[in-house]
Amino acid sequence: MSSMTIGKLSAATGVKVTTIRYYESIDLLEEPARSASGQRLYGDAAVERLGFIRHARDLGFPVAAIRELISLQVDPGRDCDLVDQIARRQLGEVRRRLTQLEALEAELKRMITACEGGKVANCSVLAALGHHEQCPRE
Amino acid sequence: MSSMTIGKLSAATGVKVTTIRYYESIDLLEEPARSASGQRLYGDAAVERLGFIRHARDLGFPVAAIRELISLQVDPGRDCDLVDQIARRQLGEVRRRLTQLEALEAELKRMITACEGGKVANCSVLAALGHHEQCPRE
DNA sequence: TCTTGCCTCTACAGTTGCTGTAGACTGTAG
DNA sequence: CTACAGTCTACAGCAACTGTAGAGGCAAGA
Repeated sequence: MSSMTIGKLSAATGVKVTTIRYYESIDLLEEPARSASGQRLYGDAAVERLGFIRHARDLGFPVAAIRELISLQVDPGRDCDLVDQIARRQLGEVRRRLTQLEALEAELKRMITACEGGKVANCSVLAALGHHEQCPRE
Repeated sequence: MSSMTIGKLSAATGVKVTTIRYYESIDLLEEPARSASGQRLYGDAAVERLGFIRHARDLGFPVAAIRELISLQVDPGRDCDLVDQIARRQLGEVRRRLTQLEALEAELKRMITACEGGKVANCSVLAALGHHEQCPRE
């Protein structure tokens, strides 16, 4: 199967058809060959490339970073310091978001356990949202 | 003190001027009074309301949920089951993102420790991104 | 062969939650 | 009086897609 339509590529990689065309439009994927009737035809290299992109996106790398990584891949003689840097930057970003989310989880949990039914008038969730400076435990 | 311009409100709540106007445009904030020359004038209630919105946004509540919460606040006689529901939904969402991020952190860490300098040609980060099927993920 | 029904094409609008810009007016301190 | 910061409206742009319309393509069944 050295040549497949966009639908097959989509099935092979788990990336939606529209998203594949979008990636092409932002030059993340290069323009594929076309059939006589104008349909896109992809080879195995496209599966590789798109799988790479998808994995990186799943890891939260922004498209700009992926573009950088691809350009590094194209030139394999260079040191991989830059690759390392990009990955570390991404790890930092992930950790930052983790810390933030953990705080949110704690506060939401506290808010919910404090809300034991009753009327909106004295709902602790709304109270907590209103008064950020303290935690109204009452 | 009971009347302030948009800049003061911004300073008082930490929400940017443009964002305040945006909230007004999507009917999250009601239209304020205006001075003779057309400048927005806010009272203390606006500080409260905007503080509430800001805190909820910080907690990751989508605007739609905040709109719901506000409409509940306006009608304090109702049961707070719905408030509770919204908060629980949000907690679920936060936990889902937490789990995902933890997996990402683990994989990035693994990728980075495996990368010990050298050339791009054998960089383990790029390899890890390329060979997605071998990555213990999700 | 015709028809059915999914696949693909292009082009463009919509999504979420803002941010930035242009060009004009207003309010205030020195 | 003159700077200069603040405010006004209206619209464009950002990320990273998703969805839509309307047209044409392709393989299999009746």
